[in-house]
Amino acid sequence: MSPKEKAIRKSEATRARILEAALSLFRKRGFENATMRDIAKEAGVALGAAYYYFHSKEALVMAFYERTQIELSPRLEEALAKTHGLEERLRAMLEIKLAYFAPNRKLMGALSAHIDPQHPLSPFSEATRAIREQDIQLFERALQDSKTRVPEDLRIHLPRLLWLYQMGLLLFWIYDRSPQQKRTTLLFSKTLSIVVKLIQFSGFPLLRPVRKLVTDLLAIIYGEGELTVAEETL
Amino acid sequence: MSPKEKAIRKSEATRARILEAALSLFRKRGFENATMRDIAKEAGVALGAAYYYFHSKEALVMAFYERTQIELSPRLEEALAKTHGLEERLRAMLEIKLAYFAPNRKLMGALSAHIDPQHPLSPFSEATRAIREQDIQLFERALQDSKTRVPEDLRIHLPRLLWLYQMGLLLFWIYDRSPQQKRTTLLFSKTLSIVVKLIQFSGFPLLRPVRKLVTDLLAIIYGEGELTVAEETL
DNA sequence: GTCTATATGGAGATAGAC
DNA sequence: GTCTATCTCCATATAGAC
Repeated sequence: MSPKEKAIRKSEATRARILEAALSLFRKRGFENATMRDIAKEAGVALGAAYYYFHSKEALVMAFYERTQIELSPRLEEALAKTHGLEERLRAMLEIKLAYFAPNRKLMGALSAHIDPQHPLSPFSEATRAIREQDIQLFERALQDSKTRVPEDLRIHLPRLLWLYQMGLLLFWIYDRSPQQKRTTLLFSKTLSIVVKLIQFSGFPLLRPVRKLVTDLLAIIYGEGELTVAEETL
Repeated sequence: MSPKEKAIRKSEATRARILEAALSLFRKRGFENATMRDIAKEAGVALGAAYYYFHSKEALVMAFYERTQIELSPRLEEALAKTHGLEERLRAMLEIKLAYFAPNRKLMGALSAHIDPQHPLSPFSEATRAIREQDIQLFERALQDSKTRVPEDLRIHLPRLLWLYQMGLLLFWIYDRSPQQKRTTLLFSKTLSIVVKLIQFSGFPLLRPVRKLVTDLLAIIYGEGELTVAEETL
């Protein structure tokens, strides 16, 4: 190993140590109450060193997001490979995520404070777009290979809708103070079967107006750029 | 006027001036970026004086909440007296609120960061309970005198549901970057008629399972204290 | 009771030596 | 790449004048 490679190794180890210390403290005290000083001390480096690796406290959170994505991806892929029905798949996906996030629930509480799509740390922000899109794609795959038939007009939006459903559940879970977050489990089991049934029945001609409503609402909520004339005069 | 009364008058004026300055700065820069120093300076008092009247920065926000309630109440009462149909009433109520909050949209953006029901400033917190309950009561009144028939099992929950619907719309409005928040207007007009229709049809025997579902979900979400055995083994 | 002036302690961040 | 020393800014506290 060249000296240069050795240096890279060392710096990566330091970086990892700092991130680890930060996450440990975030978990224990939440984001706001963990100071950069504490983090540096916990990692055994000087304050300046922590800032050398992570330009800001927020950067630590972004690193956490990215690591989450990297660690979760293979587990979710595996779950998709092993399961087939839509309901079974969605359940597996959410169970994996909840299990993974469980030790970080306190941290996520601090993060979910950022609902504002303008805020970089928000799950709806531009900065987290890549992560979000990748996550939505997993829902698309969950739909694709499952035998569930979905009408064209709804299919485009469904992955995003399922992602929103997931985010709602996660938000509820974060603030669920019942023992072992039992309430979330209940809410999930009660809603999941309904969500799946709704999707399965969505092709029925009778439900066409409902589909129309959903796609209209999504156009209003997500529609980017200008509003159409028709919408403006509504 | 006795000297004592005069003193009270003066202190109230100072208090009002500080609150006014705070709100003005909150509006301009948002909650986080307005400092107590700025507020004191804007009000023409020393920093200590600001803390004499408001024990903390948060106390200023609570005062804003309370003032909002006091100023909005009569306008909402008046709207209820003038209108009759449920749809008409809900529209009037929300229009009044949106118009009232419009100048404070930026401030509300900073505040809506507090979703955590444990956080005092959260609209779901214990500290804001009185305000929230009063607001929910207005929805109850909107339902009561309107001729809309609502089945027993749903009636208990409906005011709270409508309040949640309102909060959802407000949250969307806060982050709605379309010109004049046109998207919110659209979303409101599109959803309101559906909400009202759903309520009107809720008595149909066919919709009984849907009602059951809604009340079950609310029990999970709002249920306080222990979960029942039935729920735990579900 | 009302208010000014000043102090405290801690935060995020950075410059520049090593 | 890493550290020490230091900066700036803030919410909040307090002592004591009026």
